[in-house]
Amino acid sequence: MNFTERQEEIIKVSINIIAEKGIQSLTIKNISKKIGISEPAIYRHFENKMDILLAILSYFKKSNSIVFETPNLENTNSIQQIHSIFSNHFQQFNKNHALASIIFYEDIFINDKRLSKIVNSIMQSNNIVITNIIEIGQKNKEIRDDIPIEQLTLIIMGALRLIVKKWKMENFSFDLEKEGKILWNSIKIIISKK
Amino acid sequence: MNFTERQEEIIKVSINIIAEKGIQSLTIKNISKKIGISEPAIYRHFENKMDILLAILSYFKKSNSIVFETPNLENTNSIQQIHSIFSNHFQQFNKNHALASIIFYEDIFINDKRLSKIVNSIMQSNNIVITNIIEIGQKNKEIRDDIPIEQLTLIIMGALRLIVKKWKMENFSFDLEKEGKILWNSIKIIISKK
Amino acid sequence: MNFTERQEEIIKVSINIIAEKGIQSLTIKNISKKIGISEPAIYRHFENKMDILLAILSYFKKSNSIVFETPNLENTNSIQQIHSIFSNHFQQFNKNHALASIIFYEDIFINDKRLSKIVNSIMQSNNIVITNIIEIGQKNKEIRDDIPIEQLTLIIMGALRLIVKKWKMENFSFDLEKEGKILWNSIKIIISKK
Amino acid sequence: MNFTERQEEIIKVSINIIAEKGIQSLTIKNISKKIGISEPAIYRHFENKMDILLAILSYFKKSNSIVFETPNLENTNSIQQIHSIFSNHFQQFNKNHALASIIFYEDIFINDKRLSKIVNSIMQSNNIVITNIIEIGQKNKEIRDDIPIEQLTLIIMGALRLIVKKWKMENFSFDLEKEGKILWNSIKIIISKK
DNA sequence: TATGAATGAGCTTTCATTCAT
DNA sequence: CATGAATGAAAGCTCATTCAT
Repeated sequence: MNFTERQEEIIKVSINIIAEKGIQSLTIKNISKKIGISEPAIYRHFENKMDILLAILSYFKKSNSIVFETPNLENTNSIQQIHSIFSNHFQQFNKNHALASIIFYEDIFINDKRLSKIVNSIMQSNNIVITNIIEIGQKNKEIRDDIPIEQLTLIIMGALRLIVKKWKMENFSFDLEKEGKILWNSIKIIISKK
Repeated sequence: MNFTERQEEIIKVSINIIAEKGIQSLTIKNISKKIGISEPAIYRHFENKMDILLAILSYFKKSNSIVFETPNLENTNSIQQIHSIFSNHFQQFNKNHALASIIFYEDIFINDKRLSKIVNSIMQSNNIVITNIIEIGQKNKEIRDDIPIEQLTLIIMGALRLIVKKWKMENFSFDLEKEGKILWNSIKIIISKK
Repeated sequence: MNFTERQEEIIKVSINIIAEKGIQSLTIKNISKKIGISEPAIYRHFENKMDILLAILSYFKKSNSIVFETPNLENTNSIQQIHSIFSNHFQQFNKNHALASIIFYEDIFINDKRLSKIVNSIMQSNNIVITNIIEIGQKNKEIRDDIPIEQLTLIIMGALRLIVKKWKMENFSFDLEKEGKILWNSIKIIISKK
Repeated sequence: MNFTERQEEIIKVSINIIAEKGIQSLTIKNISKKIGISEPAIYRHFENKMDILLAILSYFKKSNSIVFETPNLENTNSIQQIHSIFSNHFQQFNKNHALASIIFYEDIFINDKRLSKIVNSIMQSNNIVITNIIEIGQKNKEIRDDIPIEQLTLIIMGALRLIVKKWKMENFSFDLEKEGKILWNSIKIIISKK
């Protein structure tokens, strides 16, 4: 899980390629061209293409855990915790547009069972984090309890994902953190207990 | 826009391939193998692969308009109209799992500008439909107006998209129409004016 | 087991390449170059390189059975039968130098278990044919019985193989059928019962 | 001709690789992996791959001369001399299975003229040794003279080679020295003058 | 309307080899 | 004496597409 500098470079370049042109463009040639080395040179750093894809997923996992497992989660209330997840996402994506472009496009990895399994597990663990926060929030009377936990999770994550997708489709032309704040305010109103 | 029988077969088979194995597996060979004809035979029905992709998008457009432009929209109130869009979606997807698998995966068409333009336009027009309904709903005091139209649209569409994605990732193992109804009830509570 | 014209052409060209330059030179490029078609064209006729190698072996098997299972075997005595195997070999090889060059070089196929298994089975079945003839010959008092069957088989086949190898190493410069006859006369003297 | 320890290691490992998986598997990578050093390290000891192959052949030459030029040859009679060549072979091969596997597979070196020339010369010089012994043996009335020298040589060497090949193809599962003795007894009976 | 045969371009990967360290 | 990083060339194979039939 600890990558060398070159390996990280390959991972980042690969994510960029997928973000810009789709996985169909993720070829060893394109990766090596973008880095400025020869194709065989890639194989000094990854045994094969599958290993590059696995490395991308492990990179996702890491960047995902940064967002979902922020250290201050325990000290705050549920609403604040979800807020923190929201704004962490937007901060991360603002720093790394390519990541934003593909992190929710799990279907990129559909053509291999090994890959899609990892993708599924990431998605599920995220779900559990949000679900747990909401559950506590409902018990603490912070979050409305007339709507089931699962539905609230779906609504929150669905909106988060869709705004990121729009941002990408509009070529990152709006300020994600600003628009994200507006979205959060709406979500907060909706989920808060009156 | 009017496809022959063979053309429709090719489109459907193509959607199935993408749904099951990703676009990387959408090759002329795979299409022809699944249909049971030779590769050159495909070229009797579509000039080239791009035309197949365009046909898939036009198929999306059609199936999309069925969902978004149901004739009875005008006679009902805003909440009912959105409900109708919801349940139409789920009905359509239940009939056609492959369609459900890829219709929201706009990134499939990212590697070509012509394709991604069409995808964008479909997405935008859907947005406008929902936005218009909500606007009227707010004016009619059916839909809460403490939350901006755009945010409500985002929340509704985000939840709809995410439940379909989950359904697919869980191999269509739950009853989408039933779960969709539960989701809708939650959405209705959230967006309705008190 | 029934090959098309092109398939047979590929098999023969492949045998030639191996005979002239060794298996290391048996590349799809070399095959296609020698035939005068493009590399991908080869794949219309054989799924992959392994299938070409398997086809070569099946060609060996056929040409082997011509030699070992000549129809007139049953009507003659043991010495005549072995003679017939000898001269059939030399006739075949004279017609097809490339075949002579590689048919006894079982090690060509060493790097794959599937291939080496077939090679082994061919070799064993040949052994059995000779062994059976000798056994009958000993019973009929045609062939000397002071030397065990297995040793006689070894001596006969070893000499046959070695003369073919020499012929090849000397670039087919001597008359195999003539030299073969001389060898046979010596073998006959050696194995015949006094 | 005098190799360093590392060079000898490379030669032996190379012979092992060829014996086990064929020349196609004799790559610098495989050699270095089996020794446990890096690929460039090989080039510290041999200028290039060809030099490794030449070294293998010179190793063959040496092990060949041990067998064919045993010091005691001159003191004994012809039959004993051939016997000595026989049993020396089997002893050597019993010590070194890999050597047994490839020493008679001259075709390994077919793809390069320089190599195949050396192979030819080794083979020829062996032939001459046997031929000379037989010639003397015939003059001394030890060896039968109703069969030409060349044919006797062919029969002796052919049997020797074939039993080694069989031993290898049966995964060294029988006792070569024991079976070799049986074969020798038969050969002795056959070639001895009555 | 369909196919068998073919192809140029491109894919992932491996090869022998080099070079700076 | 050894290695990590690199490379041009070539391996086996697949791609979309064409063409004669």
